[in-house]
Amino acid sequence: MTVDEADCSSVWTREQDKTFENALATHPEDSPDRWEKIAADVPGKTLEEIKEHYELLVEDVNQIESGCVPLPNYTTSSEGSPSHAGNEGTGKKGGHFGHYNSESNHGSKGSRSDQERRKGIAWTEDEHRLFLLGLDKYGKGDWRSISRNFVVTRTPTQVASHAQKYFIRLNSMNKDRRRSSIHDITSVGSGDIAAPQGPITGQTNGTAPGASSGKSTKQPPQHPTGPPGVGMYGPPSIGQPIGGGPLVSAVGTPVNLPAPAHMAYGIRAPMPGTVPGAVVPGAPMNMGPMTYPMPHTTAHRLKKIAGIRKLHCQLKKLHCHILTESLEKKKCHYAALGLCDCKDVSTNKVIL
DNA sequence: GTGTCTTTAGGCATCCGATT
DNA sequence: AATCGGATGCCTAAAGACAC
Repeated sequence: MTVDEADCSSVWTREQDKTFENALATHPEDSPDRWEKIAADVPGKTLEEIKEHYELLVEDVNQIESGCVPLPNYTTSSEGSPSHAGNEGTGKKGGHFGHYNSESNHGSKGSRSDQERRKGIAWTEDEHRLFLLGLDKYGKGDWRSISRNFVVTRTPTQVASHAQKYFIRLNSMNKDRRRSSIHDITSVGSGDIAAPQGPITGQTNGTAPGASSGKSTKQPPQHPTGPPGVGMYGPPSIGQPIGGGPLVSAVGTPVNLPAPAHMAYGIRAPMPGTVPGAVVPGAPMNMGPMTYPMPHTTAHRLKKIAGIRKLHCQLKKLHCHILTESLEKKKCHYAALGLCDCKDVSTNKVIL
């Protein structure tokens, strides 16, 4: 991020952006003294800077919403963008909606035919943390809600699959030989792991420097007796509705994030890191109902239409992600598109 | 009863650690 | 350094649940 290298207090670090996004979601628009609260949450930033930053963000969003900025062609080969906005696969029944993942070559082994099964996109640490949050809130089994409100970058199927392996992993904690895994993260707390950001499964990153390299992988699991609350298939605390009280992590580590409201793809609780966080409150979503032609009513036709609708849904989600990207990321995107000057990026001013 | 959606079980590709 | 076996992670198909 070039922004980090720039000078002066107006420069927003990634950390500050994350905090800013968190604060935006924490303090809704109608909250009194909203900007004061947000400014208080973001260290090193004044009230004016907060407001200005927000306006810039809204500007960006407006530009995107108005269609001035084409959707980026995020390629997952870029390890620097683990948010991989293009990962919104349908995950359903053979991926009828085509090549949603087809460009995720995952690097080197490109000799396979097109017919090979998609290799998928590794879960990022942040996604996994969001998953844990969702698991804590909605309990085991409500993958749909977890997907919708927490791990919005994954479909319920993907969440369920991830959970499946996660619990299996948890259940096998007594085994000696285990590689480090994203499933070792059993808490959303920050001190849990020291793994780098981004995909840490090692599948897409290859030799991830932190999580999966070296002999440190032999370290014992963090919860030898099983994490409280996240037992295999049905400990009491998971799977039961959790009240409106403060979130408690699945393994007892307090969660510092606010519980996201039940908003389909609206304002969500953000998550620090690469997974896009809060949708900017107040930003025009411009996602009105789409109309779908329905010329025929044969089953096949309807199926197809349903598929298109779903695809639109996925696109909306994807769009949401773009909206929620941190300012930096957006600017990078703009820069990649040749829509703005990198120098201007460093000043947080996007020139379109 | 039919169609759609969700969840689960299994398969396959890849990666890692141990061994030679 | 090369090889092998096991572990991991994602995807897909099938079964179950639900809505119309």
